[in-house]
Amino acid sequence: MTASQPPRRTRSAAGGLLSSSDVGTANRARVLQSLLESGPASRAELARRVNVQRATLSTIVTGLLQAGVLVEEDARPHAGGAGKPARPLSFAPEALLSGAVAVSRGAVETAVVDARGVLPARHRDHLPTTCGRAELERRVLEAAEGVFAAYRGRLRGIGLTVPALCDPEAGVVLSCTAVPGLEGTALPRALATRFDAPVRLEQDVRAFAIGEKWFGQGRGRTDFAALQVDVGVGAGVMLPGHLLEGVRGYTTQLGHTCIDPDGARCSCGLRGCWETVASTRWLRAEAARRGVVGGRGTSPRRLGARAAAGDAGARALLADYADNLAIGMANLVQLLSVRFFIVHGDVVHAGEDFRRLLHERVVARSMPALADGIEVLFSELDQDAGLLGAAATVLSHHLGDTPAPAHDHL
Amino acid sequence: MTASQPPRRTRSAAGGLLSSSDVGTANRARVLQSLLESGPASRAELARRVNVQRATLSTIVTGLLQAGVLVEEDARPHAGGAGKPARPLSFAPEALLSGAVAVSRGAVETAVVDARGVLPARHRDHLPTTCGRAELERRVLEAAEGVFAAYRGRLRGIGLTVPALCDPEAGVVLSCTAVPGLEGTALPRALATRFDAPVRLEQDVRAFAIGEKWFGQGRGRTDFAALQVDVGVGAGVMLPGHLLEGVRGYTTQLGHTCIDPDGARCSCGLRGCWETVASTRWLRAEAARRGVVGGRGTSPRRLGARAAAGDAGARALLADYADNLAIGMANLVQLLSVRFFIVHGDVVHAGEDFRRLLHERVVARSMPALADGIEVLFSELDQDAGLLGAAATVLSHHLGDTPAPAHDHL
DNA sequence: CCTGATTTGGTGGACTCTCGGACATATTCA
DNA sequence: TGAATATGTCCGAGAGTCCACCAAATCAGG
Repeated sequence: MTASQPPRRTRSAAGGLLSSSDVGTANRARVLQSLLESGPASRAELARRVNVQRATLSTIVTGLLQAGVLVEEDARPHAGGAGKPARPLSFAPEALLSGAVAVSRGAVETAVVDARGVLPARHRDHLPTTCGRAELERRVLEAAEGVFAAYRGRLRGIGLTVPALCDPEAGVVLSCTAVPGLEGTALPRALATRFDAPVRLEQDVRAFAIGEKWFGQGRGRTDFAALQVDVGVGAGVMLPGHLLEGVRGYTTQLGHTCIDPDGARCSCGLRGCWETVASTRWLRAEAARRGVVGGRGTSPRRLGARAAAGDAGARALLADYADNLAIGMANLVQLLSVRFFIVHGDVVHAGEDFRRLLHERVVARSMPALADGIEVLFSELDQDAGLLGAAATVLSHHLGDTPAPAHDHL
Repeated sequence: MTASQPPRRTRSAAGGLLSSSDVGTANRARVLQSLLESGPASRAELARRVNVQRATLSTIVTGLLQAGVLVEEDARPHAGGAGKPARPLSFAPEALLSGAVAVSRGAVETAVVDARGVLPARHRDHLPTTCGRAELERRVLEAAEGVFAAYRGRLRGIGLTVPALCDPEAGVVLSCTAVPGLEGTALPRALATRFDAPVRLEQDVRAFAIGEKWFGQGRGRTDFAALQVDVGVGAGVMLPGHLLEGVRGYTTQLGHTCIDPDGARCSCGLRGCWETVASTRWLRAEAARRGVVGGRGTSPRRLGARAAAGDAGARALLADYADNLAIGMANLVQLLSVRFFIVHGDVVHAGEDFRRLLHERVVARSMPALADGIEVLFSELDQDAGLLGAAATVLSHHLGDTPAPAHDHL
């Protein structure tokens, strides 16, 4: 590898055979992955982690150093035993920059994110839900302009996340009840041309999952589900080596799986969707029906506080809600043996007691052979979940999730 | 590549980085895959299919010819246009032999299968469901001995399929209500040592899916679900590039996802599992309750016949049953955008009218954005589904499903 | 203060692949 | 008979990893 960084071809993108040069990019990605997941390490340490010769790793690393992606820190004060002191490698500041655009009900957030999860620039704009398509696109592009302008040409890609059923390969939003203006939007293409960077469209819940994997509690973990529990419900499921995806890469719609054939009608047109009993809308409607706490104007936070204070009505309502949530979560256990859940959304404000309750109900609704070791956590990414997720989507696409070839020798 | 077939190393199995030689095995596998999926083809045709230089493909093919896996047919009578006539390549008879052992409720089937889906040897034995573990293993090994003895040393692997929740990586049967003697069985190891071949343990429904992909109606299709509808229900879902699998490769248990929180108790201990209303047990019990046709002794075939003859009771019962089945199937549509279903099991005897009914109900229960183009087929593999599936499991593991590296250049 | 054990990082040659272009071959069409 | 077209092969270049050494830095012990 010369110092002049020859423009690397990307044959594999065409879907053809693997070639020797693809091996290079795949392995470079593996190294960066390890660095992301398990933190800085010396060359020798990295070589052990990814199970490769030190020599090989050395050549990979020198390439990345020259490219300015990694930096070499000073030798550390020597850990234990003898030997030449290791020189840890870590990501350079502002390495692997990616743009993040997270559209949600009522707001657009925009940011630039680097490989360490640092956000050197960010912004948040209000977005009226009644916005038409053209108006919405104008606002989003304007917001992006403000944040991305200073980084033009340095973004490896832009992650655009939306609360919708979409086809990430084609970059098409198929159906979106939360922000109607998004349906059929041309934003992916518009962002790509405006900032000359590849754009990855992704569903919000799936982005949460990817974000948790690189920057949150999913770090170093191969499999877990990220749940969004708010006015809608959904899940992004991370399995060993990849994100769960449907045909053509379609995003999953756990919220609209049927859990009660005679249930209430859902906004999607079907009957008995999990969302009808698991969203915070149900919680509010039910509070009103039962005459609990704030009625329709209540919130998970208020209910949690009242339950903690001993309010029997609030406590009963939350117990029922936990059970409702547990139905869909347990279905993931049965279907995919997922045992680790990271919950996002308004519901995390219901408090620790609710988390324990939820955990208990999920265990109770899971097959005995799979119920051991189930964990339910509330996300700690908080405000940044959406943006980090959007950025991680880009990162994940660059780095791939190395597909361990399962072939035997032939 | 010399004629002496040097023993190829299998580094990638260790989980390390990819190396150039891994590229070789992956590409060889790709070629064989294309041959399996799309039938015989000339070198040039293959090169176009897998998107590679003719020269490269030539070297790959000569290796496979020398190894006796492929054979070169005579030049075909010339299709269209000018040019040197192509010489099609196809699998040699008895190429890529694998052993198949399918244990089901009441029977063990054993066979040897080649790459074309031909079964040069097969056998079927009765297997009492009350069998203890030791007795069961003895019977299965004996059956295998009879069929595999003549092929010792020529089997690339043995596929063992069971109606159970299992961990294919570890080769462990975790939970099995249909054939209790299987739980915790040592059969995988026993078969491996006895016949000196790697053994792949797999859940029956997932094997159905793989079998359909290589040898049945799933041929050339990237995504579909194979359903088993019998005294139990389940599904194996094939997605682009891989079979749906849970954490650690655990098999999926669609039959035990909850579709009615207040439903009947299931054999697994939970409540409202899909299986409680979708298995033919429900059909029989409900027939008895309603006093339809043969009551508890009825069958899908008899019900279908009576419905076709105009029996209103049979017709109503089948309609309800179709709707019950549709709930779980539509959940797969919502969750994974699966649109193509291949149904196995006793229910296929209910007839064409029932198939149409089922299709209609699945469409009705699917999200509008995903309901287009849904198809429901009855499997045509029939008697061979189990054995071909078991064999295809081995094949699939050898050939992998080439993981198209999604990385961009780095 | 020197020596050996130990660990880190670098170098050069061998090996395994695919790629790209040039070349021989076989068949059809004018 | 000759041009056009398509198939199959040969050979050198390029990319990457592996392996076996070698140099550098640190620590323990005499």
